[in-house]
Amino acid sequence: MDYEPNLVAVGLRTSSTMELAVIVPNLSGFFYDSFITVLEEEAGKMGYSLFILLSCDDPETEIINLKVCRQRRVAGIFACITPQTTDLSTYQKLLELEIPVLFFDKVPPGDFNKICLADEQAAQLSARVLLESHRKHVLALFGDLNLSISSRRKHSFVKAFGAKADSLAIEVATSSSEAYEKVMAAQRKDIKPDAVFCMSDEILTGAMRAIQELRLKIPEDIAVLTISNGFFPKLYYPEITYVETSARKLGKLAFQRMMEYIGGDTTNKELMVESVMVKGGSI
Amino acid sequence: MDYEPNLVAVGLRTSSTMELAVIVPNLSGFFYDSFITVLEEEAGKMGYSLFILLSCDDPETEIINLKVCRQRRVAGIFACITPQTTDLSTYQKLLELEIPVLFFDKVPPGDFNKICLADEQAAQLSARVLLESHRKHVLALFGDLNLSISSRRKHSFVKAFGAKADSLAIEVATSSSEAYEKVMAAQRKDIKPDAVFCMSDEILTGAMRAIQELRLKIPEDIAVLTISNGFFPKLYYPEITYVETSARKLGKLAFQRMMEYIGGDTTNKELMVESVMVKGGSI
DNA sequence: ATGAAAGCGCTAACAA
DNA sequence: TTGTTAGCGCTTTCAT
Repeated sequence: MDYEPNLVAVGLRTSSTMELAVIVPNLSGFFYDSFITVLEEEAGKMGYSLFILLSCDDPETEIINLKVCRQRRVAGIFACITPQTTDLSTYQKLLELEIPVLFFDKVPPGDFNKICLADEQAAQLSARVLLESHRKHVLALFGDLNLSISSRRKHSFVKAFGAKADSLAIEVATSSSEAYEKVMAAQRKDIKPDAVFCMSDEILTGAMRAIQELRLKIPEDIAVLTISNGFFPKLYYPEITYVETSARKLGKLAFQRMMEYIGGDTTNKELMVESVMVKGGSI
Repeated sequence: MDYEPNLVAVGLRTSSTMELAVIVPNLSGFFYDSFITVLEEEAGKMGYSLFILLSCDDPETEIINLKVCRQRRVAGIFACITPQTTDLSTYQKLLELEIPVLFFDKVPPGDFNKICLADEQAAQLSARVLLESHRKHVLALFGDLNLSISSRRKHSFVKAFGAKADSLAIEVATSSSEAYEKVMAAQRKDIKPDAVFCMSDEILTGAMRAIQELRLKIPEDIAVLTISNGFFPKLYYPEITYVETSARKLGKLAFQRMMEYIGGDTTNKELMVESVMVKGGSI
């Protein structure tokens, strides 16, 4: 016939819904879309379906999303916390109810299961690439230093420059347009940078708008290096050299860890995704 | 206490899961991500949760996704069909089972509920903008003409050019890199285009890579106009003028229609989202 | 081996 | 009003 099992009934009976939830701040192109794509692909193969919940970087929405997860008795939660998340009691509660929570990308301090990008290593690798290019005046742009991702990257980056740190001008840009402004401002100074380092795609897009507007030649007038998921660097000519922080790898690892956890290994682990350099023509 | 209702049990009892599914080809195009973002926001407000299913433009995956929807007894499906989808019987079956199916963006022919972008109007508006710019040689790039979206846009575009169609060079580019090639090729010819029209973001990114490589000045050497959701045009300097096909508006309308349908209005309607021109500095 | 029955947590219908 | 009960569609246990 054309009978199809009712998974709602199965879920009730077996108290296993085969549904996973992912909480992300947004979907808009920089990173989480890739992460979720992998999750959905892997989940589908294993018979799981994926709920998507947006926090919009708002802790209240985050709490509401967690409530939904609980009411729906999801089999597991992939959570990226908001920058303002300090109260982890809702997450604790979920864990007590034996709903697996796997933090990824933006993770809280403390003893939890976490899957992160190797920020220190990515920043260090970036610094090394810049040092080897022998540029004299490097403008380095970092995001909001209140975010641990930014401060960690900056710290490792500066440290890796070591004695050559005097060739470095550090600036903070919390948005694409701020990055644009910083690059424009730097070009109005006496000593103009001959290299710019962007710690994220968002910053890269702003910096590149300025570079296009100033009609600077890459890499002759200015070298460009960024940390990226890999999409934006390919939009420009020449393609921008980047240190890859792969959302896909992060997703693969997160899903794998979730399966392990559901399979019984509920110890807390902190996993990292290492970065590699992808050569373009910008440095 | 801290009792939370079990929505799985509720779903079984009331045969209303309060779960919606959305089937999209991908998340990484700066279009479906916006669409889904709106859907999730609206769904959350109404107590619905959203499953995300990726078809990867593969009809077989599409069928599997529909099976999942059926087994999970979802309350409704937002579906963007693949270019190769011809067999609609699975969708028909779902409708017979009284699971609402709302087609959006890429929709099949026939009597269904559909929410579309006003392709004809967008193409017409684009043509008008180009005509008013009085450019002599317009290179117009369209996607795969097997897709109705491409053929409809092309047809309306050419029609709107009317007698001035001799100033038009039409090319097809089925990918970003093909668009790049077409622009490079056009510049090697005797008569070089002084304007380029891109029917989508994907084509724009390819065309812009060529323009950057050739170091053409926008709009002096070459004018640029695109049809877009609005993200990519802002990456360049000057910002690219575009005819907006808004994924957010599409999402809002789709969700609203879904609620109407679930509320009892199951007649088949075909709704359109009109486009507006957003002025950048590229034409 | 095959079949009957209990029950997952809820809601809706009915009885008191 | 409040309380009881049947049953949504399955899985699992227990009896045949």
